[in-house]
Amino acid sequence: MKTRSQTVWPKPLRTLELEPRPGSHKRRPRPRPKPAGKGDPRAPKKPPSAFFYFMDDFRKTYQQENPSVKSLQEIGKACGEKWNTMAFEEKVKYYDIATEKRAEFEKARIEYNKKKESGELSEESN
DNA sequence: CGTGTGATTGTTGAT
DNA sequence: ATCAACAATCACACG
Repeated sequence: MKTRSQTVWPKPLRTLELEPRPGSHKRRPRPRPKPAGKGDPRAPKKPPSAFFYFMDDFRKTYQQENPSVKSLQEIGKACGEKWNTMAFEEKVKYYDIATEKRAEFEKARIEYNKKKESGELSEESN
């Protein structure tokens, strides 16, 4: 019997209270090569973070109160701002979801790693 | 018709 | 340990 409430971590995450990294300001050189059509059967995608789960719920509420909003950049900022102002307890709820998601993803990652060693070392033979 | 971009933060993977 | 890139949300605009 595992209660999610016990998942209340002493600290949200290492990154949450982590001080601004010294000497590292640029955190987004993002050339986004979107592989349209390239599907990797391996390489399990990263599970949505707690922030995204929150955004999913927040987005719906936001559009209800702001149907005129196009959604995305404005919501993104709104979410981010709200997220930072959110109480830790409220965030834990979403963190908890992400925690379970990570566990599942972790297994997928191990299996992916295993398969890669199994005989997929040379993925360039096709 | 199809895809890339726009900002948000968290999370994971690799060096 | 620390960087770096990617994860979804929608709507529009360009080729």
